[in-house]
Amino acid sequence: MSRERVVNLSEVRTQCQKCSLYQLCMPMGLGEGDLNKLDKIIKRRRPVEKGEFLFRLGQDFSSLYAIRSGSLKTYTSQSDGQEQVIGMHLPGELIGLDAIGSHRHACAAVALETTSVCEIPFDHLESLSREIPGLQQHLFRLMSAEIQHDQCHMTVLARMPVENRLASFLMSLSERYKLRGYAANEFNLSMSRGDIANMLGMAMETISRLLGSFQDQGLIQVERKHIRILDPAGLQAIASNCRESSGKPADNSSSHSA
Amino acid sequence: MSRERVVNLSEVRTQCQKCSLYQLCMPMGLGEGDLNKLDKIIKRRRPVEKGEFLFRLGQDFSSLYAIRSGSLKTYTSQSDGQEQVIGMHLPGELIGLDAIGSHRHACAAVALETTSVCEIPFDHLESLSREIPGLQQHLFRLMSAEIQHDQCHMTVLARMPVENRLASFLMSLSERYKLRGYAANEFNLSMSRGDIANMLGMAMETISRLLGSFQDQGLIQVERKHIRILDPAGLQAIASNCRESSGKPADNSSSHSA
DNA sequence: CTTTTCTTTTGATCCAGATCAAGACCTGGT
DNA sequence: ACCAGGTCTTGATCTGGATCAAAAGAAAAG
Repeated sequence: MSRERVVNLSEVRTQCQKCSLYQLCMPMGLGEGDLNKLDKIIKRRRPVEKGEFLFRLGQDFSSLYAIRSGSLKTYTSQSDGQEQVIGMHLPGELIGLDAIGSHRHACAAVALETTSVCEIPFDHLESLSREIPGLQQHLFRLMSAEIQHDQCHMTVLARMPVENRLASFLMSLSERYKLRGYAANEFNLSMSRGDIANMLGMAMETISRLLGSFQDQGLIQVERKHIRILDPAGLQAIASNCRESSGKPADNSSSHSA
Repeated sequence: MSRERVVNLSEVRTQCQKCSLYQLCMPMGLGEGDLNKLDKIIKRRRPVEKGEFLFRLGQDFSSLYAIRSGSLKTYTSQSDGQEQVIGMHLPGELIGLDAIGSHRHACAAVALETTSVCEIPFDHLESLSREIPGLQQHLFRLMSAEIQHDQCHMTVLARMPVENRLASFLMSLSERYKLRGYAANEFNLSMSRGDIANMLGMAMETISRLLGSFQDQGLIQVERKHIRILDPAGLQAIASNCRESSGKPADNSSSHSA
């Protein structure tokens, strides 16, 4: 039972209960009381402007960040100064998970547009998740999902020709947008061609050519940053990578002939 | 390094308290009581023979596995039937983390040699980690480290020429062996050339040529599966990737060898 | 032991995609 | 509006590594 809803200020302050994304960022069945506890440890901060850092490489880790709106990219810098884009992050996603172990951010996070985030101090979250079993479970699942996603990306980078990589990226974006209630087949790329190319391990020119080629094949329609997917099945066929959420049934596994 | 295959029953019943690896697999400061609780939920099972599956792709997830001795590779299969090697796993490492979220293994794990593991039922581990704060914290860190490691591998695959990838792989192996008390500069590859190539996103022939070339440059000495690193600093210079290790500066154990 | 089979090495060729180059297009600043 | 400094597209060339091919070792089987 909630005893009080202290909304004393003119409340720009969105609460978890009212956030349309909490289903994504903390979707386990938390009671109202638990949600309140969570809400109390979360810090809201002014939006991060385009090009601004949410955190930098090497910075001490203290909080995870849940993206409320906008988008960010994360990237590392190599010894030669080259930057390597690790990922692009949409509303409802949690970033910073990679820094828990080392207490230091292994990548930098930069806003691709004006972006608002919830800052979640990790030590508080950790102790809270001891009190709330569902929260602990959810964190394990989120981290596991991140591992699975990264392994999928590794596979894409290791084995696939460029055409497949781009198709795979587009379909993944489409799925993620859909999941959070946006149109699945029409969206804006917030990353530049250069960043996309970097992330997919190819040259910007190649991205450009492929987008043109996909358009010629009637798979998509491109206009600057705006993408419309005309033939999702066709694109998916090209992507044909590890379906991240696939549930292939397992046969009975006792075939261990010694 | 002598390979011991002595597996008798008393050894199979080794307890966490007596396990030389628990520092790696569960290194937080657990009291004796806590260690006992952990010990109680762990199942020991007969060793997995070379080529046998520990778990298969798509199989229902129920347990994590801590590797006690031996080694395994994990891999996924793509829609075209191609297998993609995800990683090679050494004693002291925990595998299966990627399946927590989906409750289904997204990769298969095969023993590369006779391998013994501790099976840790995850639901028990989860509830135990609610009781033991240090255990919860440790699990978060392990998962985070896995994420960081995977991101590092993504970077290697996306940006590096083959020479760097292989050097990076060898140095990473060296570090991991060192961490668990084996010789850092002399070890056996338990994976075939083909598997290594697959994992690093290149052709087996290229691995073969590069090993030869590294040997010609005096960086390593290769004899079949046995590798001896002669010039760690030189190899590291070629690898020059994201330093995975938390705070440790690279050691220059070999003072000077020309 | 010999034969078969699998793994690795070595050599020769080829091509996907990088790089180089140059022009077109946006976007923001004055 | 104009100009300057990005970002994107398009075309021409080049090359790192894949692929193809075949022999040489190891290991396993008879």
